[in-house]
Amino acid sequence: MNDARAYPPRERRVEPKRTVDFAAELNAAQHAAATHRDGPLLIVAGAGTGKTRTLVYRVAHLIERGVPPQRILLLTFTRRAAQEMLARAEKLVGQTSRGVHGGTFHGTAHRLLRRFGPETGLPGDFTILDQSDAEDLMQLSRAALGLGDKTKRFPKKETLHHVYSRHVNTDIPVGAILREEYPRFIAFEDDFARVFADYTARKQGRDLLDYDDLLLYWALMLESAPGIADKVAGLYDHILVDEYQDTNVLQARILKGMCRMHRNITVVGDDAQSIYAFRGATIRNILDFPREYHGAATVTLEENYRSTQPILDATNLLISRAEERFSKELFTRRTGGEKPWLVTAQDESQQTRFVVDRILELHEEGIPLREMAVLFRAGYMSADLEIELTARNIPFDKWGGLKFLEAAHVKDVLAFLRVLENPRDEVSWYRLLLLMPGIGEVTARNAVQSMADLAWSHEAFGRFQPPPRAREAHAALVRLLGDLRGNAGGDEGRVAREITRVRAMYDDILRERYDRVEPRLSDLDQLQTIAGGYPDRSTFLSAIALEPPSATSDLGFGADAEDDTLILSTAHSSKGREWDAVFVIWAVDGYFPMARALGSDDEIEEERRLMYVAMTRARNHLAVSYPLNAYDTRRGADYSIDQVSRFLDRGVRKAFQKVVLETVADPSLTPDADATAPEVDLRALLKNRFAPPNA
DNA sequence: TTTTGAAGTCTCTCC
DNA sequence: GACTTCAAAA
Repeated sequence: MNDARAYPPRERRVEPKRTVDFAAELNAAQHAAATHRDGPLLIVAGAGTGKTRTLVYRVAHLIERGVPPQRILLLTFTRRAAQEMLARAEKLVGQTSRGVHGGTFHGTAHRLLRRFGPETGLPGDFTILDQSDAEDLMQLSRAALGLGDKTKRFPKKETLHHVYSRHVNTDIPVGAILREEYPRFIAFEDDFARVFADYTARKQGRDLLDYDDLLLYWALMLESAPGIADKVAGLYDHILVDEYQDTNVLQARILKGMCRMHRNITVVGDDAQSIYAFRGATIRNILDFPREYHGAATVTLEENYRSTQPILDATNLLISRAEERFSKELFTRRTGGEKPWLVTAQDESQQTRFVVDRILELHEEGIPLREMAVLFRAGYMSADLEIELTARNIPFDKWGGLKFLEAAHVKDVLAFLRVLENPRDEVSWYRLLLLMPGIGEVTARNAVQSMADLAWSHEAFGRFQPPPRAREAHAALVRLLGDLRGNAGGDEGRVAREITRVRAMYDDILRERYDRVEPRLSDLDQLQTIAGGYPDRSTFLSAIALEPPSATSDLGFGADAEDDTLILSTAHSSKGREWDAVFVIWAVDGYFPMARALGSDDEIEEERRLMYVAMTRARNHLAVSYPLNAYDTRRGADYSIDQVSRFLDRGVRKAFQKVVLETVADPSLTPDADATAPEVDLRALLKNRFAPPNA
């Protein structure tokens, strides 16, 4: 309690929770970081060293010091991380911490742009384009410029968008990106520029913002409008940034602008866990932090509280192979624990059976399912496992992957809501027009053009003269949109009711288009359930773009923390979390690292760090498994399958205990030795069944 | 001009 | 194995 006196007397609080004894509850390094006064602070925190804890205590300490919670901004990588930290802070200092602003960069940008946008020439009611919307719009630009005619091989919309996004997020000139990543398109550099110009103009003319715009406009607001910049930057006295190793140049610019008045910036990161270079993140942000912010204090957290020593030995060894990194050796005071397992399975189904059996075994030993996780490189790699878990009635949540919102039918329904919200939303107009029977590309283009000519007024679509074959569909759509527009009011459940109206039309279209409609209809039911939780359409549409439901439990079916569910997750989505038992499956070269990421040393290094992230999630039990015979349906596989991941080299493998799953001969597959003459000809029976009627 | 059928093209990570 | 793109038919 002595240390408590070192701090100024606390403000009177409405609900004092308890006295936080910072010195007793944190180790020396954590304590130094949490109680750091003002000015820039860099916390280099290895995996499992209490990074989140330190950040939470720092927030608590700031509040105890008298910093008003609403003047603290906590930027995290996922919505989940923000919620978790704020919940933990609340336990420390009580409800006051609810005033802290926490969220992702994009979510925060969105909030600020809605508020300050009108003062900077942005429309107040812009629509957010997700990645595939942005790609679709890029396609419209490409077509409008007449590029991509069959004659020459012009980059696809995905490529165009990737280059654009990379350029915006990294400040690397387009030409340099092309030379680096797409040498075959260097000749098109000028065309890239033209497409990007049209794309930008098109977004602006239609009140559309893509993900990159959210960050870009935030940065520009701070850099080129002193008046607004003062207002925006003046909102916060302290800024804390989690996972700083995964921020990019644009985000660094934003932070610089946000704290230029007070320089009260705390960043936490681990260079060994940098796994978002594909999104423009650069390790340079964390490496250059001390230079960028003169006088920055640096605190390094090296004591690991998470994993047993044998697990730590294995992960330390794994990351020691990395080319370039801050040297830090994690240690723990935890004793005991067994070596992690390296499991060789004969094939995928054996791997699956092993994982499920072992999970049940550990569950028998008293580990709840929610304290176990299965991690993999990419979403689709858990397909077999999901089937088995379902068959065996083991509840699970799957994290990562955006499949639900990316599904065409979900986007279709959202398109209806989006044109209601923003009649200029060209991307959504195309999407829904093309759904209508009798309307194809040409008619859709004409319709959009005629709406643009009428300045996108609400009646514009009604006035459009469709060709005869599209008349019926056009009339139905006009009626539907008119109905929905007339049904004003912001009452609870309104969005869900709108979806009901839309589905009255759309479900039939769905039935026409797909053979298997049930799963798709149930996706739409889920969408409706989610919509029910939002007060109005605009909030719903923004939220769904910025905070996609990341697990089935997010979909509103009451899967609380109470429920005991196993977690399946991509390695990326597992970042920042920990479990008692962790299974890393598909540790096969070509899968982890993925074949696609073998192009450059940098990419391979990122894959290595990703595996490091996955393995360091484990507290007490870690099993890494790889199937020997992965039969590969993909053509032209130029990588060796059925090889253990290159990251698990001889030396690293020494830190594991090997478990080889044997193939057990199945007696039922051996012909019965007693068999004599056939008793019945089964083939003839079957053949007769399909004999032509008059044969 | 729209629709339909068939060949062809990739497969990731996420706000 | 799912989705896009291309070519021919309605």
